[in-house]
Amino acid sequence: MRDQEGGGQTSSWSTWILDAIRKIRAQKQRPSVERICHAVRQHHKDLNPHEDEIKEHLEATVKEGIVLKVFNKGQSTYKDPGGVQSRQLELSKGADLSKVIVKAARELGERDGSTLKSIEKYIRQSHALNVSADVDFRSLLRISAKRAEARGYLVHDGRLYKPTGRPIVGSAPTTPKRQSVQVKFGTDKISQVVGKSSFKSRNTKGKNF
DNA sequence: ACCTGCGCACCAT
DNA sequence: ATGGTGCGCAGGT
Repeated sequence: MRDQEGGGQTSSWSTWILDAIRKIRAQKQRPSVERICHAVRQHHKDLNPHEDEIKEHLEATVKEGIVLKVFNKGQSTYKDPGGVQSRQLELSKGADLSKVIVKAARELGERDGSTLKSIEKYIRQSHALNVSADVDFRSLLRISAKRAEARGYLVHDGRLYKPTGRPIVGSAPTTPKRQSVQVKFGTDKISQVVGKSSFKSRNTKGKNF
């Protein structure tokens, strides 16, 4: 009932924005606020909507969970939840959501951290939850957050939770059995690795954070 | 000038 | 290994 008119149809805007996002993605580009505004304006030249208006609607759709806002590499990217919805979350009795929580906190990208509330919302929006009958998502979150803190993946200041820079080393079977280190050819120089490629620069995460 | 397309390096899983 | 992402650039309109 409140989505029809009253200053603008929310559903139309949702569609326009979602379309813009899909279009941009199809071009392999980042659906940033700028691009989205541009794409929407272009598709509705007749209405000539002002950027600020589009931004408002964009934020609104994010609040409604129609669009997912993900912070990544210093910028926000907007996504169509449906296009990412392949992530199923099994919420059984003792489920451990610490990793999901940390990821959510990171992707929310709030400078001062996020409340468990927004983390919960974010997770609901970005996953297909399969809640087992008598399991309370909230409690599960609380417990898991605590666990994440205990493991040093998360820190909290008041009600705000923030991911610590370096976690999630859980049980990654990353080469469980590292072996065979061919030290045999240390003849002259080990320098120079012809063939493979790059050791690129180590930029990315440094920065203020 | 603006738009579309895409190779491929990057990154998380 | 695998799959999603988006920079940087080429090519089209």
